[in-house]
Amino acid sequence: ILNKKITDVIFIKKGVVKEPDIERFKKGVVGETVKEIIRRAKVLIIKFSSNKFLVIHLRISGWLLYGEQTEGARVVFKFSDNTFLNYMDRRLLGELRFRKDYKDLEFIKKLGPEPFDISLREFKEIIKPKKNKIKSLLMEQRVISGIGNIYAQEALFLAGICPQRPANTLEEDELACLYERIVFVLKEAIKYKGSSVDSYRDTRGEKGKMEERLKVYGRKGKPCFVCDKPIEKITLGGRGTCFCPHCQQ
DNA sequence: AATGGGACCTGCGCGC
DNA sequence: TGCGCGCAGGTCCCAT
Repeated sequence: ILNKKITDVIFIKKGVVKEPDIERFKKGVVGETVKEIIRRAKVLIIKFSSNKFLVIHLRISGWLLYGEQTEGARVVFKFSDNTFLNYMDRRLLGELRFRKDYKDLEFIKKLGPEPFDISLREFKEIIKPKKNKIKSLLMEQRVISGIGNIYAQEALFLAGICPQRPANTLEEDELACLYERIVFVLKEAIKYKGSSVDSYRDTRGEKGKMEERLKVYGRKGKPCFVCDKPIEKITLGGRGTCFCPHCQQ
């Protein structure tokens, strides 16, 4: 969609537009040309040639589909070449915003660093002093950003660390291993275009291939790939958490 | 301060 | 077949 000009916006569900009101959102976005695509943690940001921004948070069930106007879309952006960007969102938890800047958004300002942007030393400085359960901590966007429920579980499995361990009980070598596995699993997930656990699709409507590569997520009761013992599922901070009690200490 | 629960929403799969 | 329930990728807010 780079360099394409938006000529219309169709709202099927108005609730996903959080800012400003529908009228001004439409007035603002129509006529804009896409200049740059930015990502910050889990937030997608479209920069226009006016230097204003469309800020998209897909939350749990959102995705973007490019091509024809599609049935089921919640909001549709039409471009001057008669192509469409469909904002899909099954559970309607995602958010669209049109604004002058994105860096001044509260939830952006509060984001901690991304794993890609910090060294092992910095990672240790962030994690070591905390008493939170390590898995919950990894998902804490103010502490470290961009890790969600799937990849927190995956990274901990790969590092052989129990999700319930208080962060301050991790040894030096465990922290080093965890840091490396987080970066690895996120890069893998990007490479394989995500885990289409349910409805997620890429912009061409393709399922992500990372799902096939997941080692613990969604594998409750199935044999661990390493030790063959059954994967267990617990709840941590209200979120389902799969792990291997034998391999993850 | 850390943790748990509920809220926001829709829709799927399961057991009865 | 149909219904109720639990559960789902995220994040915020409130109570304890």
